[in-house]
Amino acid sequence: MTTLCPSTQPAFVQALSIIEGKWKLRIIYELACKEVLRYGELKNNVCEITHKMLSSQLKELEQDGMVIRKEYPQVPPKVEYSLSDKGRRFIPILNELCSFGAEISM
Amino acid sequence: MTTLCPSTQPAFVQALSIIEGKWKLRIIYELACKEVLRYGELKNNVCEITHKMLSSQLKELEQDGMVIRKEYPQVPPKVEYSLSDKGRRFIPILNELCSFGAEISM
DNA sequence: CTGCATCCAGAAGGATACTG
DNA sequence: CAGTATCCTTCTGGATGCAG
Repeated sequence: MTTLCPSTQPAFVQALSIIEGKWKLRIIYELACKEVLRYGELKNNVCEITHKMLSSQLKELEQDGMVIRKEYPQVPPKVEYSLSDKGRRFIPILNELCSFGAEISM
Repeated sequence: MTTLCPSTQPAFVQALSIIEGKWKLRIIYELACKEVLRYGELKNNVCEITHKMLSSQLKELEQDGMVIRKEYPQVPPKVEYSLSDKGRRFIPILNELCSFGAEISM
């Protein structure tokens, strides 16, 4: 495949709207690797991300239906995040990105 | 495929470093559709992008080896942009993004 | 532990003018 | 036509502190 069909543009823009945001792809990647992660684990795994960005980006991903937030009524609180079905449909893109990254590193 | 191998992270981060920037994916997408575009055509196709953003993002893509800039010594000037070999290796990712966008629109 | 509120620096973005 | 430069406004992102 060397070109794209221009008619795909609406779908493309739609997809972009979900991953726009500096940290979205990193968060989705981590959840794709580990399936379920607590808030603090995400914070540690996504290096350099700040508190504020993690919570705001997670909230957007949740609103977009990409991520599922499961809260346990405990003290201290425990919240687990995982990819939704929709979020898992994104995994092939992550695989392609990894392949691309590996190719250009050689 | 339901999970990712964590060892892919370096490649993943490498790939992200190239597409970070609000307009990079849009620009690459247009060049993947049309193969060759003049500066003004890109400006028209990537809706909403400003003069300033287009030139700066194109310069970064060129420095990253994703895009080839061909300048014709004419008056008035003519400059054509196209994807490099490296840039064309990115096309599978665009296809996956389009598929994803199409799926979630249904 | 998880998440929100606040303040602030820096980046993004718009408009305009200028050059070869 | 294809940029660069400048000024200004808006908004994103970072640091910190507070709360349940």
